[in-house]
Amino acid sequence: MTTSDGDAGSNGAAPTLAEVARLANVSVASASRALNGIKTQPETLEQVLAAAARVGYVPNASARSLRSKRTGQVAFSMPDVANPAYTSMLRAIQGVARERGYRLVLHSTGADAAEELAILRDLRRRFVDGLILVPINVTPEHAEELSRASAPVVVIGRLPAEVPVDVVEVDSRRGAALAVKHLHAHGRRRIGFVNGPVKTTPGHARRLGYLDALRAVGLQRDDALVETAEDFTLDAGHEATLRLLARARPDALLCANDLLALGAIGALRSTGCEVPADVAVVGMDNSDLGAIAWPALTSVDLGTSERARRAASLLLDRIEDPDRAPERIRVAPKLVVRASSARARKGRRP
Amino acid sequence: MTTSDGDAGSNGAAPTLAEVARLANVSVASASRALNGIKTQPETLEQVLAAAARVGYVPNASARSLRSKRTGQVAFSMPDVANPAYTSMLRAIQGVARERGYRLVLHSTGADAAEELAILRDLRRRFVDGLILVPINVTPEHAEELSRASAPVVVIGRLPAEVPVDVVEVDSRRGAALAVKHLHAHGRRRIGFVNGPVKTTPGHARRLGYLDALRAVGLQRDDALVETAEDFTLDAGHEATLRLLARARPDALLCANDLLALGAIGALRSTGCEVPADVAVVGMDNSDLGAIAWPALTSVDLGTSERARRAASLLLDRIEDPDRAPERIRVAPKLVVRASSARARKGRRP
DNA sequence: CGATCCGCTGTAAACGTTCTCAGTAATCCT
DNA sequence: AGGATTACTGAGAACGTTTACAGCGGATCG
Repeated sequence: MTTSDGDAGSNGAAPTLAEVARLANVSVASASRALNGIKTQPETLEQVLAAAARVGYVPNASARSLRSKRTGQVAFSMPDVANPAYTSMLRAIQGVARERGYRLVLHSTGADAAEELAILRDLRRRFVDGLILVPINVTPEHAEELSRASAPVVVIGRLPAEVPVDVVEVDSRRGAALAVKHLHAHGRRRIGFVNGPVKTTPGHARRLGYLDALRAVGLQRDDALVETAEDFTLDAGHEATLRLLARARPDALLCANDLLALGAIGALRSTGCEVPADVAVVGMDNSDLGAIAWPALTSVDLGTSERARRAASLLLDRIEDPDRAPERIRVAPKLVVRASSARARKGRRP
Repeated sequence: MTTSDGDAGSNGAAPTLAEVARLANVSVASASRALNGIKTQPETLEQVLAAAARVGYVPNASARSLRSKRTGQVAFSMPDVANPAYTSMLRAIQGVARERGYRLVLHSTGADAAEELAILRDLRRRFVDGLILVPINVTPEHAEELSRASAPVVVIGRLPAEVPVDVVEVDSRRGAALAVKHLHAHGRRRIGFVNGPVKTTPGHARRLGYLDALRAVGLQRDDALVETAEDFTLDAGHEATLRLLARARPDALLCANDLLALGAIGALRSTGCEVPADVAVVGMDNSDLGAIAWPALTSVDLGTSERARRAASLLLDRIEDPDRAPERIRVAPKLVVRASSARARKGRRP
């Protein structure tokens, strides 16, 4: 009895509102109203509900969105599913979306700017009520397309001030600086930097933060200590670190990313360096990986989940009230110290 | 000129097919045909295309699916976004879907059976053309609901033979056995087992595999060496391992999951055990984490990405041809040996 | 007691496509 | 040359909802 389809079985097709109405001896309009919780006489309400239950009526999503112009779906577009930072975002967004009754459509752009633009344009198909976008870098074309997007968009990342779009951002420049200062305070003096591509927004910002901090603590900038990886992945971090080690002897490494940092730790180990005894390592993102790694990874917490959660709320709020002024939320970075950046081996300062 | 909206601007509303038709001096029917690549006289084709480009026409997804009964969306439902095994699946599925022109809707059930059922029922709303489901365990209700699902479903996991649904499965029972035999061959004799909940399909199967192998290699079963974690997460693995260590002294641990394994390594370390010198550890899933961990984690490769990829292909094939007989694809497990299961310390066999 | 309002209901018009069907002109075959 | 076939087109009916509008009893008010 529990999962019975009632007597709909006679007809293979999915039951429609018209059938429910006929069975309940009311008009489709009344049936619709009853099912949507619009004031109805108790008696008819009951009949409609009974009829609907009897045939196992389920409203058709396409028809509903065509008419009501709302799909109940939001999209999340990110560069790479494999990056745990984005997975955390995904998780947070999925949570908020589900809680507020929206479905989540996922796009992975593979860090391709053209793909991002395509997704923005695709909003015009209206299969989604809004979009959360994590762009890898923002071209003028992005800005242009964002300003005229045909559905609400929230960007997680940096955006020129004149683009009238909700933004949730974090000062990762300052975050990178925090890390360098921490390393300096713990006695490290040859602090290297394994960055991701400088053309990306995070790569650019973190490089600036690294330089800021060197200046602030009075260390000489040495480009031999800086290397950029192909992308923000584990393997790229490994490769980049090997290149760096081939020409320089850092006593600490800031990595633009936890994945890069883990790659770096692997590379250090393979060349016989101990972490943190010989070389301290700090990552960024404070992803779950940090706790898994050995030694546990010191990392800059960029409030990944929080940003995602707030972006999602912002988007849903805007969908429900499109006339609000664009907001710009800023989250503060903070350093999470773990074992990988402990003080250097005593008395060993070659 | 490149990103011009043409002269649609006068009217705020999105341009509709009717407008394109009017501009091209043809009927909506012809316009539709022209845009959908159905044979049209070159002259009208050109006019329609020009008109469409001029107003920046984009077809409305809801209207299209309402009429054509196809949404171009598929759903992927998994227990937990945070588990890297599922993330790999997500990645693979996203790839296939995108390649074949489908969008991906994501559901995370939080390992809640009721939620899974709700998703199956929700198929009747028809906002999606098909579903890939990774159930945490299959109740009779699942089977019932699966048999009568109103859109194609592919299950990744185990399913009773009589349910007429495509399945992609892996023999994780044999996989677990492989691991135990490997440990035995390397001289381990007190092989413990950190399992996930036994009520889940994987938990059940892996337990059987563990017992199979003990019997096969002639080891005495000792329930003090077996502990089950609350769920398949890192923390649960940590806790469970601590419980196990409090009452037994294994020289090896099979973990039902890479996350559990990493949790176990942490727990071992915190109690002063070295891996693999004192205790060997083997995980299952062969997720990316294995390479990150230290020592690198020996793990049973359950073909995660491959299963997902094949499930996705299967689903799309079925959507495009619903009358094919249900398929049952089986992927073979294989052991990937890394450092965490190297031979025990010489001469130390207390 | 007639006018006004209130609460509910049914009719019918959207929403923007796709696709069947019939119609028309041009081409083919015998 | 006449009928059959072909190649394209337009009118209009779906698809399954939501919702503006009008109708219609019954209650309320002066």
